[in-house]
Amino acid sequence: MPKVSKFRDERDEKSVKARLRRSKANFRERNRMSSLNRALDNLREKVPLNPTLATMDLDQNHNQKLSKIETLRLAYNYISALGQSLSWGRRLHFEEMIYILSRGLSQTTVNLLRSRLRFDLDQHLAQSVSSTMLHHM
DNA sequence: TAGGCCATCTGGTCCT
DNA sequence: AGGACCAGATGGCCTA
Repeated sequence: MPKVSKFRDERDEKSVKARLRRSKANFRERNRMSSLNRALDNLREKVPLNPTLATMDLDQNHNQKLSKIETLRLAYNYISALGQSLSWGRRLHFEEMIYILSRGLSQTTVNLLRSRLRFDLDQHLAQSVSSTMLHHM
């Protein structure tokens, strides 16, 4: 067998091995990012704009996912708000809550947050009123 | 249409 | 040596 082709074979083999290594690394990277995204989805479920609690009639953005960065910011703000509530020893008022939760978020998300929290508050009030009425019946 | 967001690829670095 | 983690580059999609 001539030398030239032997060298070419070695080079080809090396590049085949390199490509194989790369494609395995890409596969692992995709898995790693996908597990990171699953963790982020779990976090989304825990923040006040929880997508599974979204209400159809609230607005047309109900099915729009919170972005990664906004999910992290909102989660951070939410923890701060809970901490604040704990240190004051009382529930936060609507505007106090909105103020803390909105830090660093886009105007769109803040608007969404406002309507969602207002909706939840109304639901909560309606529930309290009806249970009070039942109690007096 | 510019800008934001995302998934993917890639090469570098560190760790086991 | 091979895997995990990371940040930069790139291209596609969507929306204000």
